[in-house]
Amino acid sequence: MKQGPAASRGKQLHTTNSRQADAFARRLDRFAPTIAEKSALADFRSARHAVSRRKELVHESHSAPVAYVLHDGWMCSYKRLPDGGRQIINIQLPGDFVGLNSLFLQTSDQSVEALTDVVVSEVSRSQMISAMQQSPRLTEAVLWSFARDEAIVAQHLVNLGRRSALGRIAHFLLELGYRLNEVELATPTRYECPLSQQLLADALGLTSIHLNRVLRYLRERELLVFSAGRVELLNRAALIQLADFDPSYLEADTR
Amino acid sequence: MKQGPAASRGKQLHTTNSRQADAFARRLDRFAPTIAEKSALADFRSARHAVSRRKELVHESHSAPVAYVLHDGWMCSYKRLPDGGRQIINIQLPGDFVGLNSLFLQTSDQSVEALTDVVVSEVSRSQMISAMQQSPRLTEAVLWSFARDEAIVAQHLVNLGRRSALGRIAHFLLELGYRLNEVELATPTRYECPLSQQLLADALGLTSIHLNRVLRYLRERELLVFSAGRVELLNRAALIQLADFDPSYLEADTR
DNA sequence: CGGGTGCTTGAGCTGTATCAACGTCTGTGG
DNA sequence: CCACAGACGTTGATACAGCTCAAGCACCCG
Repeated sequence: MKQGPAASRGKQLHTTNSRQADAFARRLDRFAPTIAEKSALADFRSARHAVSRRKELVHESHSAPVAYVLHDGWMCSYKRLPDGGRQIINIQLPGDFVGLNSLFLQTSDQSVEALTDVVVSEVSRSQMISAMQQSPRLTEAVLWSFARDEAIVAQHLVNLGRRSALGRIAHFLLELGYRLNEVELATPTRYECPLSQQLLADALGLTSIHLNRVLRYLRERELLVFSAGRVELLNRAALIQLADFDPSYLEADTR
Repeated sequence: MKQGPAASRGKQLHTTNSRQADAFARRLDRFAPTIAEKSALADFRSARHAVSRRKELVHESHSAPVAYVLHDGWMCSYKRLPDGGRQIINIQLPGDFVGLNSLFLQTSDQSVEALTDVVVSEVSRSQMISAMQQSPRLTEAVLWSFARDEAIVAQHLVNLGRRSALGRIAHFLLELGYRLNEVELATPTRYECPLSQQLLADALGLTSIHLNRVLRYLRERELLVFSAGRVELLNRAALIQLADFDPSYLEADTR
């Protein structure tokens, strides 16, 4: 079977149109109806710069109190282990904050890496705090981001602790699809996915070898295809059941 | 070998002296030096009430936008799976917030249960937000709590994804000891631990049977003893190496 | 005294890891 | 334009950590 041109994946996502470039704005604007609030958010969007694929933005245990807004491309946060392995904690997609934690912990205990070429803007702790002083709604918006990040990580914890490789993979890929759909980068059955099998394995606590076998199984049963930098959900209903997927943990409470 | 009287463990911790009862205050006071700030925090401490062991405080998917400050006793948050199993996300100790997330997500997607008899006070979303409006330092204090919670969960994720049962257990019990020591409920080599083996197993993504065997191994090597509601770290240095334990992810950045 | 809860141990099985080899595509430099 | 190096993906053989099923024990509480 043909495999995707891995080295070119970064570029696929980098050629983004303006619709996607404001994922962050669209996501948080509903929390910020007034002019003043909008301008505070605009600060978060200024000073964009590009970072190229493979670059480490925050190095583990090198205390760097800075976070980012990710405008375009994919990133991930992870921890390395003494035996050389690594565990990916979370994948960040356009519109997400990156490294919010590291603003408040002594050591930003996670590393962050660009998985594709990427566009980000920096956010400092003081920017963050002063935006929150300005309006309760912005406070809510930021707390929601924190809560959602934790909910995602908690869900991954359940995946690793209590689900088989099969269920994990299905759950993870459904979650990615759902999150990409929120920022209009996915259809219900398909999305571009620049992750290598090794990377997916690092996220799911598996060997890339075993991951490969389970992906084959999923393909043969015509449940999903992960190939050529693209994910196709052939039988969404069956996958959802297999993975026990319920996206409500991703949604904000907007009361 | 003798096992601890499980049913009486709840009471052990409940007979708490006043020193421990202000774990929350001591922990957050350093963020709140002024009178006004202290009084805002005092709100979080008022209206205490007791909850007895085994009681579920927040039920999964039953949207209850309320969080708690845990003053005394142990709690845990977890998710149930369709096959009846469960995964514990985090253990809450005196001084911790409980269910901060559920204030901002549509469904409090986790359940929360009292592991011992417990004393808590409720915190509403509006209380939270208005305290944060009042002072940047309180904002920092709350954000730090969020960040720390996520750091703990991320660390557990690494445990489940990439460490052997042995390493996981050692890491988890060292972390508990460290956190208890922060609120003066542990000495460097010993602490009271009301968790059953089944519960520990649910936290670590293991079977209680396998957990039991590894605990025996740890006991036979004279590394640690988990028994009779108490944990004794017999050879802390060896455990730290075994678990690759580095507590810096638990510490606040107080710049 | 009887039943529940938690702990312990054994025997056998299975999901996932490890080790090893090979294929395929991409980008690079002669 | 070809040769090569380097990622990434695929497959097979084998080993082992951790699971399942099953049984029994110790203690507590009603």
